Formats: sequence, C-alpha cells, structure tokens
Amino acid sequence: MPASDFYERVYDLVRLVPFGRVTTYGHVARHLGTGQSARVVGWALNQCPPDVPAHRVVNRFGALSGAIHFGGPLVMEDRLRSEGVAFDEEGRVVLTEHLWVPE
DNA sequence: GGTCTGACTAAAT
DNA sequence: GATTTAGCCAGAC
Repeated sequence: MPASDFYERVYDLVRLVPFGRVTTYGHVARHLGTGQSARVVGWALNQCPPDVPAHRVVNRFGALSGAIHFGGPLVMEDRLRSEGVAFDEEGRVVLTEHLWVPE
C-alpha cells in the first residue's frame, strides 16, 4: 500500500530520468497532471528512496535547491558532475544542455 | 484536530 | 516589469 499515488508517480517519473540528464519539479508536477503541486514533488523526494535519483531533480532555474536535504550541499552537485552534467558560474545546471522533459 | 510550513511554479495584480 | 497571491499534498507542531 503506497503512501499515495502521487508519490508513486513522482518516483516513477524521476526514475525515468536518463543518466546525465536533469528535470525540474514543475515538469514532473505538470506531467502528473497537477502543475501546481511542484511542492509535493519536492516533499515526495524528501523521502529520498534509493531507487529515485533525486539528485537529477532541480528547480526551474537549474539550482540544486534540495542539495541541503540530500545529505550534503556538495553531494548532489558532485554526483551530477560525475554524470557529466555541466554547471554554470552560479552553480546551476545548464538546463539548455541537460534538461530532460518527461513525455 | 486545526494550522503552518515545505526540495516550487505559474498566474494575477 | 516587478511583486504578491494562490494552489497543490503530506507531514510536523
């Protein structure tokens, strides 16, 4: 019995994010049908299941808003860099290069 | 058991 | 064009 279908959908979608790609809370929320539930997406990722690459989910600016909650402010960034994700001068992911939009 | 906050975003003013 | 409000779901107080 899942905590809620919303959570499962979030997890399932994030799990589909390919290696070296990132997506945004807004895109995930939109894909789920509720474009305003971006907060819940973040809250769902707060549970941080091992199967879900939460480090590939960033806010719409590409900033690693959830890095602090991920276990360390540098863990998320370092992990993304290990996947070949590029960052700009402001420490934000280059969405134009790595943004992955769910179908 | 009601209220507020939170890894956010978009629309309205 | 910049700021404010509203909306979403779940958990914590």
